[in-house]
Amino acid sequence: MKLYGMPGHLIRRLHQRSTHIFQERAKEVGVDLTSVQFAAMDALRTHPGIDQARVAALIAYDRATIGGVIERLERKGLVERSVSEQDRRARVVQLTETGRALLEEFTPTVSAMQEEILAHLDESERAQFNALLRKALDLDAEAPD
Amino acid sequence: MKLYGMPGHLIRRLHQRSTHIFQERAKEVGVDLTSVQFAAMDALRTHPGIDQARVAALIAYDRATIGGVIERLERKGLVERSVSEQDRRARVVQLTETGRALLEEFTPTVSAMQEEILAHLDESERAQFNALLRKALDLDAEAPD
DNA sequence: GGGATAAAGTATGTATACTTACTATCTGCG
DNA sequence: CGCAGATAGTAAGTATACATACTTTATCCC
Repeated sequence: MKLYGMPGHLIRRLHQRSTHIFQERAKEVGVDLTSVQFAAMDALRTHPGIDQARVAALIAYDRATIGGVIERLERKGLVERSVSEQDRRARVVQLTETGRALLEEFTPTVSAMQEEILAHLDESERAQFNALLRKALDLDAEAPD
Repeated sequence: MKLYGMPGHLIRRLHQRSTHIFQERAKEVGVDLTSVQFAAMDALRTHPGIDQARVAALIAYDRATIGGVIERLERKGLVERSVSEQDRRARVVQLTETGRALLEEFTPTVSAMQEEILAHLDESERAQFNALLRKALDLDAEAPD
């Protein structure tokens, strides 16, 4: 019995395929972003003015990792950080104009990618797979933020 | 539209859940192995005497990463490396007795884990999800090694 | 049989990921 | 009010991941 043919391992491989496609398409259109950086920026777009902890919660990261992600986005001039006035521990993160523009320009590419990741599935299977993914993660149960 | 609700992102989260469960269960039974290290060892069990490149191919890794994984397994005394006699570039990797014993002891735990990863799905859904995973990765098309 | 080419491995650099520990701050409660 | 516990962030350490470049060794082909 090959254990590397089991769900845990297959999920890893699909994740690998997913990030690989992201890097390739991003490079093609000349965008220097990882999928994680993109997810963080997208969370900032839909939730302006949140702090790092909330970004982490939205995209399911731990605090330590998100710190580095935001730091790299800041270095690229795509986001800005400032100490929250309500809570001096918290750092409020905001997209810069550059960041917003890049995000808007790049979003269609990322949308298109989603189909490519599951290219071996037909449309009905993709829908099914997505529904199962959401259910496996118990997403429809939690607050839709 | 929240892009972090799309397949690419959901796959990442499920992968995260998967590795998290692995770490937790491994710790519970006192086994110091990551899911990747386990996958490598399992590949070595089913394919004795292969070199690093073949391990990488079997579990879909790149050479650079597998080098580190094997190195850590070697440091723990679970595998041994030796220069191949057929090809002096290649390093043949083998499970040690300790490694084989640990693998055998730990395998049932890993098997049980697979269900837990998809705990929110019922049995029929899990089967369906698995089939879609395999299809998305085009696994049944390639040689089953 | 010797050079072009390819393959195995390592090294380096960057980017996740997560744990634990530490600092700074905030909040709740007596 | 005052402090115990919780929270935001950073730091340090380990382990993936992958690209690129470099070394060593095989192989292919003329």
